[in-house]
Amino acid sequence: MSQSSKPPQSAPVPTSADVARLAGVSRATVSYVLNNAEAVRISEPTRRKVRRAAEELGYVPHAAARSLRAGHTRIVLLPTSHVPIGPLYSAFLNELQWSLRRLDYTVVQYGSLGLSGDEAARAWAELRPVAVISLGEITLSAHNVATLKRAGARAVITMGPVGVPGAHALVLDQSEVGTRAATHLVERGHRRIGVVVPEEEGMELFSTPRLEGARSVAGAVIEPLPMAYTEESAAALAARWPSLGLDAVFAYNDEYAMLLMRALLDEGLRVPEDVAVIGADDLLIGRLLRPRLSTVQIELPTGDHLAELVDRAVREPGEITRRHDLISAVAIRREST
Amino acid sequence: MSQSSKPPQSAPVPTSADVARLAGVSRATVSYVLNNAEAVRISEPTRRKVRRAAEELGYVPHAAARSLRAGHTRIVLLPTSHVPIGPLYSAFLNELQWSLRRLDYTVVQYGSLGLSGDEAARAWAELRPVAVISLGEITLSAHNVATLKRAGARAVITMGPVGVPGAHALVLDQSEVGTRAATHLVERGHRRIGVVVPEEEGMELFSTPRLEGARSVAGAVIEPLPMAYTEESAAALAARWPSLGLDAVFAYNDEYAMLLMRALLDEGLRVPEDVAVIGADDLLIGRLLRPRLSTVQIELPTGDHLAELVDRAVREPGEITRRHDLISAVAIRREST
DNA sequence: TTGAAAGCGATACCAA
DNA sequence: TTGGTATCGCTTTCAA
Repeated sequence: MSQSSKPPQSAPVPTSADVARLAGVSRATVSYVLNNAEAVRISEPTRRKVRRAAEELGYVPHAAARSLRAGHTRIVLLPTSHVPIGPLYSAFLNELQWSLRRLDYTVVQYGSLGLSGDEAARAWAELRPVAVISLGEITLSAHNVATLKRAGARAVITMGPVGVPGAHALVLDQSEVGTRAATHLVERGHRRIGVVVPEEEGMELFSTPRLEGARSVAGAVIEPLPMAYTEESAAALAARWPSLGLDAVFAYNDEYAMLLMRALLDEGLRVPEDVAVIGADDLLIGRLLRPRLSTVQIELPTGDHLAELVDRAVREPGEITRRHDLISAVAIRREST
Repeated sequence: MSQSSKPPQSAPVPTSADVARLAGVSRATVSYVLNNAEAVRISEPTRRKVRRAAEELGYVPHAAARSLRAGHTRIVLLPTSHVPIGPLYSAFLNELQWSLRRLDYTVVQYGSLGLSGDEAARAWAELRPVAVISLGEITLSAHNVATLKRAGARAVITMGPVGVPGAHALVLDQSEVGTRAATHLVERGHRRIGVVVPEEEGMELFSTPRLEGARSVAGAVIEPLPMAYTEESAAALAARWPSLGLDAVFAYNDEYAMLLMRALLDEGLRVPEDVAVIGADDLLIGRLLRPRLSTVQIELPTGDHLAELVDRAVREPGEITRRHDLISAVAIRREST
């Protein structure tokens, strides 16, 4: 919301004053009618006049003016992710938005591509959101959280492997995913386990804890395997597979798993006899390949749940900095392990 | 941005007046310094004082106040889609956002799930965006476009099979995709062609023109096939396949194509001998199945291109209601046809 | 039941 | 070079 340049209004935007003039009443009355003010009684004829005038002019209130006057907004800011999001996460986001709107919040997704934590926090703070839900798209520092709080944010919710001081943390511990995957593989007799680490930027926030989670499993020897989401990269990795001496792989998620499994099969390796493959996120497409892909299924919190948490944080003055464990992960065996 | 409730500020948010007080100057001077006003010369010591004070208080300007004063915003409103978006579209959106930010616009994605066209247009108009880019998430009427324009939107860009009066139309003609797919199949000797129509809500905007495009191809007999994005639905469709008497299918996109092809193979049918399968969107996963999936590749406009179009529409008073054909589609043969 | 007017925060004109 | 001040659109207290 910067200004600088000078696009002049072609036709002036109708204001409440215009409505008042047309209806032959005062601006106060217009406000009362249009906001269904309970505290004050307006005669039915007047109400109708005002509504008709507003209709006729196509009047729409100015959100900025309103929130300036009110001293606060009902904006919940949701940073947009920069990477394609799967159906799972997408459904969660939809539910969250829907629930928040039901609670009378305005959900604004703010694209923060290419912004640092500092820049992003400032840009967000300018909008004076009442809450910010940062699901890992940007890494927020304690200082950033402070900036947002100082700008009136009553809840700053972060989701990630580690809580940020001052923020309401939802410890969605991705390491649990890695732990489940590695445990599953170890239980099935595998020891030397590769863990795919996406080379794409911006995925460290998920890939690092998943790797660490796998590392934490006793009895497993973990080998990180950088790989990009391209057929070439997968083929290259598959080509040097025999030299790696691994008997299983946790491939970050189902998409990378499918890519790698395809390349391994094309290389003449047998799955799961020569190498067991497990993904994560339980995508539908994982069931379409043969052998069917084993996976780690993640239970996201319901959007409703998170929305209510936000709402509570907004209205309660007392800080609820409790940590909520909202993830549960479970390995599902299909045919690739 | 509604208000109603009453969350009282715990600590008051610092304003430019606070900065002025701390720096021992007037608010005007603060504004000049912080906005690097060219028209006015401020001494270096004063500048430093002001900057230090702003820093110390953690001052962040209030976007609402600023745009109220300015009489316009630099907000570009981008309705959020309600369905999971593929990597293709996701990359396009990222590029668009990035390009718009480079042009100094604030990109706000607005979730409009469950809102009618009228409700959505009103809600958007309250934010007084300078431009709206509706890529088909919500069907806008001419009246809705008028509402937005009256609220100061200088560009309303719609993308869909048909232009909306008053809006800048980007005729991204999805029917071309259907045409290419059916043509490809006909050229390879198929006549009786099924066209998968997703049962999921909100996809009509794409699925209908794709179906119609296929229908327009001479020499093809088209059979619409409703199907949901589940294994069960695909299996049910595959089970009654022999009774349909079809020798090819255009499966809406690669994801539905993969699902259906898997089910057809499991049913004992041979692809492409018994039935040819073609998808659309050229997703990477389409190459992982065997046989490899033929597809229709779509060229989306670059985000940069669209961003510049928006920028031009915003600064030019004259309406550019030219229609821009921004799609090109081409069939790619792999192994499934 | 309705109206007049103050004030939210930032900017830019006009004076000093 | 800096400061005072009117203004943007809206809500709400206080009076009438």
